[in-house]
Amino acid sequence: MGADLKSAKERFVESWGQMGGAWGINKTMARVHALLMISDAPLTADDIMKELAVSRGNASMNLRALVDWGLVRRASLPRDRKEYFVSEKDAWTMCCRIARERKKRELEPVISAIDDCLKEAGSDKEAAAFRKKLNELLELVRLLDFVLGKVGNQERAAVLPKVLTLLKAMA
Amino acid sequence: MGADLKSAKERFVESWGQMGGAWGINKTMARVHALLMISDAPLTADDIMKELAVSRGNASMNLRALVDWGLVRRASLPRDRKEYFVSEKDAWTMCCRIARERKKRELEPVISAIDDCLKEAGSDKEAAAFRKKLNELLELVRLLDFVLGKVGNQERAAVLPKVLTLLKAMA
DNA sequence: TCATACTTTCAATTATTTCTGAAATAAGTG
DNA sequence: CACTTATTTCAGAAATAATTGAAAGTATGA
Repeated sequence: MGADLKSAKERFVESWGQMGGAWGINKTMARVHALLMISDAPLTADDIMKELAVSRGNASMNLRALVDWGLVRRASLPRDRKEYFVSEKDAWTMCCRIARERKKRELEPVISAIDDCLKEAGSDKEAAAFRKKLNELLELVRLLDFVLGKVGNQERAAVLPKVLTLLKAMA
Repeated sequence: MGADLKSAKERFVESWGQMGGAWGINKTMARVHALLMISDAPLTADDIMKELAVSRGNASMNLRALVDWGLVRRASLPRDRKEYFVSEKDAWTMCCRIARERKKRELEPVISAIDDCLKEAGSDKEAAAFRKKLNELLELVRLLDFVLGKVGNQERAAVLPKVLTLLKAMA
């Protein structure tokens, strides 16, 4: 591989890791994801360990997490007992998977929590302002939840036109 | 304040902190924000220190960060040399500020990074697949950037109706 | 102006998260 | 089944991030 290409790939992997970190995702997990995305062929855990200089355990755990997120899948080649990993190929599908997981992991729990707070706060006059604010936030979080739910269920081809329509209306 | 109301507020503050953490935001920063959101009156650094059991320095730094994000503003009362802090009141405006900041801090740098990678990768046949994948990701990140840009520029009243209308169309 | 009440900063500390490596487990092979 | 090779797990180590507290910096009202 040309030196420039190699270095460009490394740069991309690092940037993707950086971004992951900013959004609350393990940096190594994001780097593994990046590596798989730009790899033409399936990779083994050893390939990843070597490429990113991480331990076997680390590679294993992050690969599992990526599989749990639906961003990577396992693949085994016949007549080879090694396990291979392949990234979801399509960027839009990836985006949908991420939306689905974040909705489930991070929005739904907040919605429940706010609901519980509303219940616990009671209906005293004293709590009125608090309830009002909570309801306002709930509306917002629910809308986000709804949006991510929609995105999470879309198929690749369906997303782009709809998003663009939406943007036009907002312009 | 009734015991239930107090405990409901505490629960909310903790949940909000939790959520912040999941999205890559300092947990204490999110708790301070939550506290200010549900507080009727402006609070001083001392109020926050006491309420959340954090040090003066910690309170100061996280308050500054919230001000930088445009989620909180400083307010001073005449004949009182203390500084007070008030949360942005409107949840939608808050949402817009967050969109704006995250776009600036976390999407724009990734766009530049991918651009740089494309430049560095060169135009060899060997790099074709890499360029293709990068362009696909770039399209996606740019769209997200565009969406956040739109949201970040909206004013309160304008956002909700438009988003809701379009969501119905997507149903 | 200046004493003082308040705020910010930052080196040191503490807490949390992430990572490693080796042991345990599983899976494929002959 | 016994053996080999691949994978997972997890306790401890390392790295990173958050927090403290005290010194330095500011601004206000008398």
